[in-house]
Amino acid sequence: MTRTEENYIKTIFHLGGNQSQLISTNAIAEQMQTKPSSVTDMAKKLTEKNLLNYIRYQGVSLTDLGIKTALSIIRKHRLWEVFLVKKLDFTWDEVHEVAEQLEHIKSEKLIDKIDELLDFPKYDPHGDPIPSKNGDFQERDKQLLSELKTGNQGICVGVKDTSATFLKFLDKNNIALGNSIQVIEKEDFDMSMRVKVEGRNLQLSNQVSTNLYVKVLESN
Amino acid sequence: MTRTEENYIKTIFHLGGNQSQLISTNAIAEQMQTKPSSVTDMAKKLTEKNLLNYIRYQGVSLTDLGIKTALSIIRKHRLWEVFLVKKLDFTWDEVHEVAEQLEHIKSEKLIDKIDELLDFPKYDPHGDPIPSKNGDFQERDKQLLSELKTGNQGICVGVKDTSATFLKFLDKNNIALGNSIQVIEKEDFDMSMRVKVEGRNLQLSNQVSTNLYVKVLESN
DNA sequence: ACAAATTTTTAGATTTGTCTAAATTTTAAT
DNA sequence: ATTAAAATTTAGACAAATCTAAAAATTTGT
Ligand SMILES: [Mn+2]
Ligand SMILES: [Mn+2]
Ligand SMILES: [Mn+2]
Ligand SMILES: [Mn+2]
Repeated sequence: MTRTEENYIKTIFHLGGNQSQLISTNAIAEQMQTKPSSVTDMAKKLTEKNLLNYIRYQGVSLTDLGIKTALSIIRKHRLWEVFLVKKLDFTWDEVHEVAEQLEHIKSEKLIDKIDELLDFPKYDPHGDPIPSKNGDFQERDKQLLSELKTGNQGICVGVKDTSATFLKFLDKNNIALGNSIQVIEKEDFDMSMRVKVEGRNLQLSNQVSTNLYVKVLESN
Repeated sequence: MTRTEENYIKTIFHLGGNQSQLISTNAIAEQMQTKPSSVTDMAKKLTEKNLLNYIRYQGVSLTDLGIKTALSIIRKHRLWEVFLVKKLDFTWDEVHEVAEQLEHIKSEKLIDKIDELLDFPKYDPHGDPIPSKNGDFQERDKQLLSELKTGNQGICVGVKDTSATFLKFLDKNNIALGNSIQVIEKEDFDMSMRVKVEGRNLQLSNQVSTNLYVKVLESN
């Protein structure tokens, strides 16, 4: 598999192509910063290789082999992200770009050894689950902060927006994964909320609360 | 720079293109498992990019920029090899293939952090020197074992042949870099020699002694 | 139901790196 | 100094991945 092919497979997976749901060439083209006509060409090629199901004018979905392939690439990506943060002191906003390259290194032994070195982590620095060697993984029980009711308490467990700007914003406000968070008050006017993060009071906009995942603690 | 361009530059360096000596397109083609006509095309392109000096029908040499580029790639290659051996328990015959891929990862921060994690190693697992961040490196004072006189004593410091078969042969005979070695007797007939490695007696063929580098200990 | 808007595909061209076969230049041999 | 052999370059073609512009199919609005 070429690097380009791998990137197509990964993108289709992230767009939901595993749920046997059809993904449009337009959606793929937008995500990959390319043109729909290029996607059509690649769709045919990957169908030929039994990685995609492709119905003309309808879209594509991943075959079982395609899903397996996607999970393998995602596993590598997320393990490398953990490695960069835990072993090389990268910050969580720096790792994605480098992991985009490292995920294409072809060596089963390499990634298994990295996994072992990291003591088989379950989640990457952004809270996303890491597929195991055989491809299974459990999505964490989580909700967007914006969905919590006043008074609810939880733990920050992930981010939806993984852009460097958002991650740096969280850093600046001392919000990190693992932190406790409680909703003090919700403002109807702009959907902002006042919260307590590890005891500190903060006012968070709707744009923040709709991009931060929380695991709610059952309060009684 | 593309991965292919980087591989050309690296190959030309290894063929001696730094000594302002001209390297033939044939030699490059053989080394890279490609055709001389392909090399000619690439030579023109890399000359355009100011990485090579190219004289038609004569050959190519590296410019200063080309040498700088080559050293940067070699630095990455060798650091990754050390990483694989020291941190992930790869054997020295397994690392080259993976390092061929890892050397093309583009991130200055990544390789500098790997360097730091390894505590700034001076040599790779095969005894080859690792260029520093600014490109300078000292070739070690070494000789081929075959050049030693009877009675001479030394330390194994490197290999000329880095093929997996040779490296595994050395493993099987418990010869490792850092081991002491003394020439007991040289056989005129087939140029083989009897040696003592860390106290053990071994008979080594000429093919072995012409591929093992030794640092001679001044014996008085 | 049918025209208009949108989406998707096809056709043909481009870039990168490669190849084969033919032409050119250099080197070696007499 | 010619000629033969070897090395090197040129010309033309090809596969991969991409693009633009035009054609075809689908979806939407009334
Ligand atoms: Mn990422
Ligand atoms: Mn991530
Ligand atoms: Mn190597
Ligand atoms: Mn090496």
